[in-house]
Amino acid sequence: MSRTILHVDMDAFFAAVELRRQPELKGQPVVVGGRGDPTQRGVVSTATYEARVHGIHSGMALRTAHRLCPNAVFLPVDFAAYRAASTQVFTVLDQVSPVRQAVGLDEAYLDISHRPEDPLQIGAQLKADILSATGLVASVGIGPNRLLAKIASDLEKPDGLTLLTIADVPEKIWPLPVRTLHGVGPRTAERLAALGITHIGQLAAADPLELSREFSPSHTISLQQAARGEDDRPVQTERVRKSIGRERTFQQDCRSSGRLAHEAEQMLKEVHGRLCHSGLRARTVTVKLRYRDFTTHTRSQTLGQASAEFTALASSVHHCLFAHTLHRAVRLLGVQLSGLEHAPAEGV
DNA sequence: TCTGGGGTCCTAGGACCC
DNA sequence: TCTGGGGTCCTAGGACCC
Repeated sequence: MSRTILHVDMDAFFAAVELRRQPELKGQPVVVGGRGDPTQRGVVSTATYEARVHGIHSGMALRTAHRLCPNAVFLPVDFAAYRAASTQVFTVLDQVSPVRQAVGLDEAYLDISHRPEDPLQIGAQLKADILSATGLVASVGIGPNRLLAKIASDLEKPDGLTLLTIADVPEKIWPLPVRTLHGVGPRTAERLAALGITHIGQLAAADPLELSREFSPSHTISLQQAARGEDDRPVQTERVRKSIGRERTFQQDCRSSGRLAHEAEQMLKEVHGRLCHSGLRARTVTVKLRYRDFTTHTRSQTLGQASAEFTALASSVHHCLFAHTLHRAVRLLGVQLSGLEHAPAEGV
């Protein structure tokens, strides 16, 4: 049973939405992130390609981005606007295939195995339809699985349209750095480099016994499957939410346990609102603290039964918060609810 | 004053039960 | 006196993704 998977990835999505409403910024380096103030704590969400040539990329501190390109235009993140634009894009995607998996606001996988047309034709038409419906540019990758479709969409960004087959893997995928593989982050790349593996071809050719000295058996297998371009994950049309949370980095590290308790309660109020709105209950409460040195600690408490009662959840939040040793300045505070279940229907 | 905020998945040890 | 496994739940932490 062979599949054809199409991966759509909007180019510099947040920045593109900003340029759509402020066309006079076109051609300038634009950085979207945080509150749009490069003197404050915050990171780059998206930068235009004009900003990227200065070395700016997502995840970078706004201050660093500002240092690299002082002339860049810094804009605050406006999720409501990006959500609205995302809805426009997904409306177009829905016409291509009902088997669709959203990844964040600006990416999606579509299973187009059932469509008889030339996949490249479908991709070209989709890009044109997205542009005419939204004014936004997408890159499209097509492959026999999600892994290769995703890599393909990245190969000719921006405005790319690329098809990869399994036969292309040795020539087109093996020369790429291991970081290209979805699931290989900075830490795994570092551990691979320590084994002399920097490129995907080397990972594919590596001795599994050698690899399993550094990685767990299942991790070893999945890494080498990815390196061979193999992936059998289906396009998942619906996913069940596993947790709801809120976290916040203080502009200045917080040293007051009273303030932490107050902030934690405010966060819980918001999270509790979302919990109730979704008709859910939570069984586990987690409080996360990050310190100045970026060490992060979590404390959790699991209730006897799932609850949507604010007072019960709040008492767990307090319990978790004070199980932490509060003697250091806190950089980030987080409150998370997990073990979610649907609240029983009324009258039962 | 490098490093946000929303998540998912995996691992691993200890408790507890059969 | 010595010594099982398997399964599940809870907790903490790590890696990764957009």
